[in-house]
Parts: sequence; C-alpha cells; structure tokens
Amino acid sequence: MMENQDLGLSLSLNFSDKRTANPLQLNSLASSPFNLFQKNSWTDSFPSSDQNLEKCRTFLKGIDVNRVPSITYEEEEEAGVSSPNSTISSLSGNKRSEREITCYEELEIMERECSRSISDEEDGETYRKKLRLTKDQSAVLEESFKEHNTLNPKQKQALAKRLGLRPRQVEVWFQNRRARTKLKQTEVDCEFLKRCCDNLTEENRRLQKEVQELRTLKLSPQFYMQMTPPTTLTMCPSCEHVAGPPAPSASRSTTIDPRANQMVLSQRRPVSFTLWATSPVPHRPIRQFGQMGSLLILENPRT
DNA sequence: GGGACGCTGTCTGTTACATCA
DNA sequence: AGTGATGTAACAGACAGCGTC
Repeated sequence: MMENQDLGLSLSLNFSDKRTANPLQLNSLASSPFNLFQKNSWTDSFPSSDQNLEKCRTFLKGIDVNRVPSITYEEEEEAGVSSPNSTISSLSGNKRSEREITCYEELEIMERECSRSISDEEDGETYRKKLRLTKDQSAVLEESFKEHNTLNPKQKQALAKRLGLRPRQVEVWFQNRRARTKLKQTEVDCEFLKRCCDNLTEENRRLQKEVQELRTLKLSPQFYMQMTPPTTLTMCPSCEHVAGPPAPSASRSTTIDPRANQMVLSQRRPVSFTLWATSPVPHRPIRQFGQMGSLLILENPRT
C-alpha cells in the first residue's frame, strides 16, 4: 500500500505508461486549479489509497470522456508524433502552454491517474482508456474512408481537426477499418469459394453419373441411337451469359474465370453446369484477384 | 552501385474496454 | 446484478519502402 506522501512522487516518476511520461503534463497539472499532485490537494481529496480509488470513481462519475477537447492536436503532427506510442503524449505537446490545458483535459488526466493507481494496485497491468467515437464522428470517418481508405498526413490532420480527435485516433480508426474491410472481404471470398466447391462437387457427381449411364447405354446400341443428348443451356443470372453450342474442338476442361464473372464451358457437349444453380446470391464482387487465384479449373477425372 | 541505418506508414494479431442480450 | 458474446479503440511487433550516409 502506497503512502500518501509517496503518491505524487511515484506518479510523476514511475509511469510505465509512455502516454503519461511527459513532465510538461505534470507541470501543467501542478499549476492547475485542479492540482491533485500538490501534497495538500491530494491528501485533502484522497486521504488514503483506498479512499483515493473511491473518491476518484465518485469524482469522475458523470464526466463525458468522449467530450471533444477544446484544443486541437496540430502540434502533435507538427512534432512528428505519429507512432503508436504517441496516443496520449499528444496531450502535452512542446508548444503548448500550460494555459491550454483545459479542465476537461485535467479531468481526463486525473481519471487516467486514478485508474492507473487502480489498475496498478489491482492487477498491475497498464490501463488504457477506451473512448467511444460518437455517431457523427464515425459517420464522417466512414465517409472519408469511402473516398480513400488511406490518409496522407494532411488529410489525417484535417480530419482529426474536423472531428476534434487526435490524429493518432484517426490513424488507428483507419487501420482498424481497413482490417475490418479485409476481414469482411475474406469472409466473402471464403463463402464464394465454398459455394464454388459445393457446386463443382455436385457437378462432378452428376457428370460421373452421366458417364456411368453412357457406359451402360454403350452396351445397348439401340438405346444409344435413339437417345437425345442431355444438353441443357446454362445462363448466368447476372451477366446473362449463355453457354454456347458445343465447340468442334472442345477441350476437356470446365473453366471458371472469376475475373470475367462468367463461366466458360468447353466440353464435348454442353452440360447443365452452373455455379449459381443452387445459390440466389449474385456473383461475388471480386476486387483482389491476387488473393482469389485467377482460375479455377476442374478436370474431369475420367477423361 | 550497394549495404547499413533510421524513419515512416501499413498490416496483422492481440488486448482491453463498452455495450447489449 | 452478473455474465458471456460481440464490436471496436488502442496497442505492439513485423515488415516494406524510402532517403541518407
């Protein structure tokens, strides 16, 4: 258990969290009307460690942690702070005067320190605040993401300024957004390929069966002569591409070209083969062919 | 020219918090 | 009220590209 007198010192010297390590921040706190680090203020406010925690919680209850700070974070970018370690250090850029620290920032810092002592005492892990973005902020970010899914420093700065966020927050949001987009695309890819696989498996099964039937019929020429070929046309519901008549010099492969979003059938005679036969889902929009693989080729194992 | 080095941005996996059922 | 699932902000580490020496 930490002594009261030690608390201020340890808070200012022992921050393992890089975000709070800037001495200017502590200086600003020391000169603020909410100064909690001067011994009297601190001990008055938080007489003991246990009571500290409770008072912190009580004191901070009802504070909107998402409140847009009254200052911008241009200094952060100007100082070239864009690394993952810069999240909170931006609160105390070198160019900022102590006067620029607002009460809300102080409360945030206070909360952080209170929480730090909580986590330090309770689990020893570093605390990190999680700020929920507002709907408006998210909407603007989404709009911006639609236009360009990466940001150059100027765009990031402008967006951060517009939203009242730190550039680092905008940066992180875009990182996470790209990751989510990629994940979703991967899921779509997976679903599409699974459907392809299912349909091809079914088609393979059907062809095997047909081969078997033909072999049987071959043994009885009379039937074979009377039989009409089991030809069916296949039309893609999206592009309305219809598999054409049998090519004179047909290869033995059934090829699906996802890039063209259409199916090319080149067998000895057309067969009813469609990827979409069992799926109401339209063609998957393919954007990254490198990840998809360019061609899917099904060789008839019997030929 | 090219290797070492530092800087920067992005990707990827993970963690921790907020929210909801 | 407690709890698990889910979404996501934030983080850390790896990596690639680029400029400089």
